[in-house]
Amino acid sequence: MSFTPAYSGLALDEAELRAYFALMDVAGLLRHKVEQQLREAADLTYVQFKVLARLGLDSPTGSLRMTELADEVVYSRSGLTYQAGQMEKAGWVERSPSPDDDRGVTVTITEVGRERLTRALPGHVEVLRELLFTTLTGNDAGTLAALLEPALDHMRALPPRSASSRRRSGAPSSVSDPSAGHRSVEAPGGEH
Amino acid sequence: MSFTPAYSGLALDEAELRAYFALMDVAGLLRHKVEQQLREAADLTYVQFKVLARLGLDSPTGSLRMTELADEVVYSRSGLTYQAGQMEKAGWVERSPSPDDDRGVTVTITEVGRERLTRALPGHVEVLRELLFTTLTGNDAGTLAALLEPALDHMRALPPRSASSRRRSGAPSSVSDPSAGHRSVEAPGGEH
DNA sequence: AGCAAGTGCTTCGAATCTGAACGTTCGACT
DNA sequence: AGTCGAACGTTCAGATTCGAAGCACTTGCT
Repeated sequence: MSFTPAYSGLALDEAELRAYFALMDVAGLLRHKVEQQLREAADLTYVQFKVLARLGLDSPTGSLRMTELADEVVYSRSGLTYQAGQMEKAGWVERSPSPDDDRGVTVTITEVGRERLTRALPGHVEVLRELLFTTLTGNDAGTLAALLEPALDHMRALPPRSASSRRRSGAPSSVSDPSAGHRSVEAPGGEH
Repeated sequence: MSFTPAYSGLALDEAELRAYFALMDVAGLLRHKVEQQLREAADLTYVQFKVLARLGLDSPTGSLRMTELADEVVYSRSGLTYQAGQMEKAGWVERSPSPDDDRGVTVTITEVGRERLTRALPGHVEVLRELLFTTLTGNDAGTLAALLEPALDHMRALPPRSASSRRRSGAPSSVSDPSAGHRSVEAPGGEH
């Protein structure tokens, strides 16, 4: 797969191509395997697991807003609405109007949900060990995280795409900021 | 997200967790963005693009068998059948019985398909540059590929999803061995 | 040859996911 | 107050996905 179709200026070099494909394929395969394990162990979807994990392991209160969840789980809003419905029906979460913002909906994990999460966790970790971390020894995992996290921040900070124009093509290079949180890259120009 | 639910022996360390999440999230976000670009540029799905790319860029003859495609595209067989149908209907590929094996079906890219691929490629590369490779400088891409490709090979080489037992008979788990240390997860048995 | 097991692909039913359109609510600015 | 644009979730229709079951062919064994 060469990706060099006479657009020489744009072409990716060999290492980049391999990194791209390896990244996508590893993630795809891993997700597939993880999904099998989750289904057998606790009848959970990957998405459902991730929602439960965010609520049950990350949040002290065990609750988050829909939008926060959707952003973290990397999903469409409507998809999360669907899953929240399913999970509420199953009794794993509850939905209630957000206290401060009447538009918002707060999702909270239930005891049943926590039990479900606990049931799935050990096997999940085991799959990761066997599939992903068997070949990542020493500090490889740390290196991997160090490479990918800036990319993740960069992607999350980008303009919402809906804008028809790509403004200044200057180098956004904000690589110098390590564990940066979400720097809200607002469009500084006062267009509109 | 700590993943340390009183199953101490199984827990992943911090770096591993971060690597896992970064990997999955980067891949998910990237795929999402790529899919947007592909749709706008050439009305293609990520899967369709990948099929066309494999056929048009990798294969000298422009054709592959269904199973080969399914394995490379990381897809279920039935899913590929569906997509092959869609793409044939659109005139991007053709299906014909394989010459040597009457069970097999050979998929071949058409001129129309090549044109479609060519239309999508430049923007695709551009998205990758902007999103993924902006933060991967120097030989980062090479490092990333070097980390992920062994993992990919490892996953692909694993037992093909035999339902019943996960591991051989005998000791059910080397993971629960407390004295086994954390690191140095050796693959049991000679892995070529 | 004959037969059992395996492979390659498709069909089928059901679940899941997505973007677009919608109805509300919030915020800023008149 | 009144208005406009943005943000939050939901609904809707349609497309995509998967696993299980099924059919046709191949391979291996006797």
